Amino acid sequence: MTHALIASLRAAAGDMTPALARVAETVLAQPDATLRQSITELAEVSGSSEASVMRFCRDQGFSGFQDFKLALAKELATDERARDIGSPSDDIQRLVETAIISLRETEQLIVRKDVATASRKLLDASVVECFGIAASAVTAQYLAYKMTRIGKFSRALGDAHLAVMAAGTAQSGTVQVVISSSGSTIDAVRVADLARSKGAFVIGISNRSKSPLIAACDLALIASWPETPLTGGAFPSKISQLLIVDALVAEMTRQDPKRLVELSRTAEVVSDRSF
Amino acid sequence: MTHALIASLRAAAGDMTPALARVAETVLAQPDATLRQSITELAEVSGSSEASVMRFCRDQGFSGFQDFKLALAKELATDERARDIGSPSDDIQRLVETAIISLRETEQLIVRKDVATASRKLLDASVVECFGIAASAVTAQYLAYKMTRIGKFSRALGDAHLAVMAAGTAQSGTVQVVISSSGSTIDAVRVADLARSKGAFVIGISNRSKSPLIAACDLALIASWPETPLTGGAFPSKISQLLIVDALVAEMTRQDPKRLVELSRTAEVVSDRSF
DNA sequence: AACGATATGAAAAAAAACTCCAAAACTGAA
DNA sequence: TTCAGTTTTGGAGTTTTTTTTCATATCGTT
Repeated sequence: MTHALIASLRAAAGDMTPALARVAETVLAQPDATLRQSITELAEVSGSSEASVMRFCRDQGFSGFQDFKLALAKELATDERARDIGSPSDDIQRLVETAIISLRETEQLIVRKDVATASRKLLDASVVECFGIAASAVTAQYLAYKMTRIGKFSRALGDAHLAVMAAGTAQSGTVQVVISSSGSTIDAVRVADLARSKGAFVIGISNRSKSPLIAACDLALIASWPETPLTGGAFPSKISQLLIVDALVAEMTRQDPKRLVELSRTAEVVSDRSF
Repeated sequence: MTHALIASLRAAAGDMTPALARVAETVLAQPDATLRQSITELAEVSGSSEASVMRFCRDQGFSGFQDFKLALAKELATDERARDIGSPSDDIQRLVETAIISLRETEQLIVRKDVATASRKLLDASVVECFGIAASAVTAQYLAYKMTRIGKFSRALGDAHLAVMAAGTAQSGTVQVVISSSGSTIDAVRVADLARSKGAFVIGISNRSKSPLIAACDLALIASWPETPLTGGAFPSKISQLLIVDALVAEMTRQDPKRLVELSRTAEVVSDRSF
C-alpha cells in the first residue's frame, strides 16, 4: 500500500508517451542510480529533457522530482529483502517465483477504497455484466461464477458482439465490468464507452494503469504488470487479475454478511452432484 | 543497522558545538518534518544558518544536505515498515499469503515426469477436450485458450451434457482433460470413465490426490489443497490449478519449440484488435 | 589585553528544480 | 493528400535550493 512505487510504475510504463516511457525505463532499470542523479542527469541519461522528467514525476502523483526521489529512497530501503530470494532451477519454480512477486505487487497496487466502492456498486446493481476477451474471458467467467456463488446474479460475456449489444441496452442500475490485460483492446474500450454512455457504472480491471480502457472507466482496479512481459508474464498477470476478483468478492461478503449464507446454500444445491 | 542514523545522531548530539547541536535536536525532534524542509527552513527552525546545517551533514559523513535527507528517508521508511508488520494484515494480504503457500506446495506436488508425459500426449493428440464444471470451468477454459495460443486446437466444455456426448465419441487419438477441484464431482468422473472406455487418454487435474476422479484417470496432476477449505481456500486452489496448466503449456513449447512461433503468430493476428 | 584557534552566519556563487512557451510530431477529418 | 487541431516535447528562462566563501564573533590561554 505504502510501497507500491516500482510496481505502479511498471504498470503505467507501457502506455506512456515515448519520452516519459524512456524516463520510466531508466528509473526502473537502475532505481538506486536515480537517487544519486539530479534531474538534469536523469534527463540526459534517459534521452529526454528536464521538463519531461518533471512531467513524469507529476504524472506519478508527486509534487516534483525531489518528492519523487524521497519516495523512491523509502521504497528501496524496504525493498532489499525482496531481491535476495529465488534460485530458479527449473521452469515451474521460476513461474512460481514470478507469480509470487506479481501477487505481492498487486496486493500493494490494490486501492482498498476503490475495492470497497466497486463492491458497493456491484451489490447495489440491478444487472452485472462481465466482459473479457481471449485470456481475459477467463477472468470474466471467474468473476461471474463467484458472484453467482454469493447469490448475486451476473453473467460473463466472452463474445465481443454480444457484449456490445448487451452494453447498448445498459441502464443506470447496470454495472459493467470490463477486463483487459493491456487495456488497449478495441472491443473492451468500445464496450466500456457504450455502457457508460447508457448510464451504467463501469469498472475496469487491467494490468495497465495508463490505458484507453482505464480512461474510459468510472473506476479502475490495477493488477501488477510483471517484469517479463511475454509468455513468462501471462500467468502472473492472470492470477493477479483473479486476486482482484477475489478481493472484490471478499469485500462484498464483508459488506453484506448474509451473502455467506447464500454461499453455503449454493454449496448444498450442488452437493447432490458429488459422491 | 535499523536506526543507524538516528542512533548515531543522538550519540553525537551531546558534544557538538551549540549551533550544530541545535540542528541535531531539531532533526531528532521531528525527523519526518525535516524531510519536507529545505536547508534554509531547517536553518531557520533550528535557529542557526544554512552553513551550519551543511557542516552538520558533513560531520555526519554525508556529502551534503540532499544526501543526508535521502539517508534519513530510508531510515524512516524501515521504521514505518516495522510498524506495518506488527499491524493486523487485511483480508487481501491474507489471501495473498495463503495463495503463495499454495503455489509453493503445488510446485512441490507437480511430478515433472507426469507433466512431460501429459504434454507429449497432448501434442500428439488428434483431439483435445477440456472439461470442468462450475469453478473448474475456468481452468478448462484457460487450458483451451492457452493451447489455442500455441496452435494446438482444443476446446473447453463447460456443459456436463455436452461433455458427456463429446466423451462418448472419443477415440484412441483423443486426449480428455478433466478438471475437478474435489475430484468427486459426478459429472467429471462420468466423463472420465466414458472417455477412457472409448480409448481416450484421460488426464485429471484435481486438488485431491485420493479421489474418484483420479482413480478414473490415466494420469493425474495434483494441485495443492489449502488448509482453509471454505471461501478462503477457493482462490489458492484455483490458481494452483492454473499453475499446472501453465506448467503443461511451458513443457509443450519446450518439447516442440516451433510452438513458440505459433505464439507470436497468434499475437500478430490479434494485434489489429488493439489501439 | 593579545593571540590563535575555532565557531558562526551573511552573502555570493553554483547547482538544481521548476515553469513557460513555441516548435515538432501526431491525429483525424476533408 | 492537405490541413486544422491537439498532444508531446525540449529549450530557455525563472525561481528555489544547495553549497561555498569569507568576514566576524567567540572562547580559552597566556
